[in-house]
Amino acid sequence: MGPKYSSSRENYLKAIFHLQEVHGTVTTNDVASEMQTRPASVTDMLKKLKAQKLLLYEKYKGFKLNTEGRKVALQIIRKHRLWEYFLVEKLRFGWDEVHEMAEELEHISSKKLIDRLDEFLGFPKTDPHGDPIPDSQGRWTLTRQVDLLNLPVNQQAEVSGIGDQSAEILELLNHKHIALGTRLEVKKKFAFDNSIELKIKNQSPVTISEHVAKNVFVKYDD
Amino acid sequence: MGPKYSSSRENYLKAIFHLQEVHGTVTTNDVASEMQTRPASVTDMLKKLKAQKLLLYEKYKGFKLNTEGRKVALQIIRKHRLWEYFLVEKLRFGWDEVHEMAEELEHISSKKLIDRLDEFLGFPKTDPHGDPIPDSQGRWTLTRQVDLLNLPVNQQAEVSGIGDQSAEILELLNHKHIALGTRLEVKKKFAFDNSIELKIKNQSPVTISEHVAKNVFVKYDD
DNA sequence: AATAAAATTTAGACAAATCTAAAAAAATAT
DNA sequence: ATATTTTTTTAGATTTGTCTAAATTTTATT
Ligand SMILES: [Mn+2]
Ligand SMILES: [Mn+2]
Ligand SMILES: [Mn+2]
Ligand SMILES: [Mn+2]
Repeated sequence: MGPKYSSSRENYLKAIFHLQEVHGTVTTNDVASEMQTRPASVTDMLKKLKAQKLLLYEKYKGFKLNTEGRKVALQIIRKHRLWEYFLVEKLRFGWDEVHEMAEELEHISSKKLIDRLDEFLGFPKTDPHGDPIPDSQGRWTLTRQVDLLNLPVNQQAEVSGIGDQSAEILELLNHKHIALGTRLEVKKKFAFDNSIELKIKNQSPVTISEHVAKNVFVKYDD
Repeated sequence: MGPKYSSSRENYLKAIFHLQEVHGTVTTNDVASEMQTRPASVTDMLKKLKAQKLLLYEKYKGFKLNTEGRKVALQIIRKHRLWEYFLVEKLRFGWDEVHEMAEELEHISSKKLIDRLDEFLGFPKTDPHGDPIPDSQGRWTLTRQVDLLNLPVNQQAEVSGIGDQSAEILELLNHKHIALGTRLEVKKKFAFDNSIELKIKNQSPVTISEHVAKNVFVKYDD
């Protein structure tokens, strides 16, 4: 048994899925620029995806995935993110160098393989970029993990991980009463040095440097 | 950067490599039957591989890979076998269920990825079927494998690979306590039906048919 | 050596995915 | 409401990999 859909079709499904998350409906030009291809090529593919009953599409109106299309897209996203997690956590790649490799690995067809990989990795909830990983049934927890530099101001969040595990950073965090599970929010970001002012309930505000902020990961529901 | 060669070209290179290991040169029909395709398709591909300077080929004479072609083929074989090792050792698949998945994974292009995987796996020397894994430079340990029909009588040897990987032969070998790594020697060869009597240390002698003997490969120092 | 059989290649077709250039439709500006 | 611009689709080509059927070359047999 080969793959059900070609890599190309899978890439289109994924791109359309991401675009329709933002606006409800998607346009030909959106997809063309997202995928670095030509509008005419997108139209060609739209017809094929519609014929395969993955897409709601009427020409000149916009389009979006139907239930089946979303289901397929979510499985590809699941594969992409699990492979990224594998590359970072097991093969020690940097989070900034795994995307291209995952772009290929996401097209490996075996569902059993990806479920075993998920298990091997300990069922991670988010990929190395903090994006949620859908589970085997295509459901996902709407919790995003980001470092403190990328946490929106005034967004309540919970500390879920520390990047650098050195004694030095742990001493510093301990002193500022920041630990796993601590609930906090960012009150201010200073452009001058990218330092950040935090508020923890029942405490006076504390300031941390960019270097520290980059190493504190938090999760929040959106 | 995408892959240098298409999956299809890579599959041809691999098939030609394996076939030329046996006879020095390869024929169109050999490749067609090995790859379950048509002789005409093979000829089409031969022209492309020749144009890409991976193949020594003159029409109606046979053909074989040149140095560059062998180099590329070895890298694909390396990937195939490392992924098989990963699937068995890390994801706990059976050795009889990994081939199809590796057939896809071998086309993932990143060399850095496969070298990191190699390291992660502890630089294994053989895949789950006992076949050698070429190293990063495409070298492999030259363990000359012979099948049991060709193992000299009274020569101690170690089981290093199984040719046919059907569930049926594996069941039979399992019952006779023959597995990868088993040390054994041939005590007698019967000319009547080419059956063979084997001795495994601390066990009573066992007899296997010609058909089985042809599919059990061993290595030995001479 | 001539003929038959087998292997290999060529010719011509097709599907998938892409492109350019032109046409058609929709959106925007006057 | 018209005219202009932008977006989208169509028409026709190209590349890659595959196929069937026919032609050609090689090999084996009489
Ligand atoms: Mn992809
Ligand atoms: Mn990611
Ligand atoms: Mn393959
Ligand atoms: Mn193998």
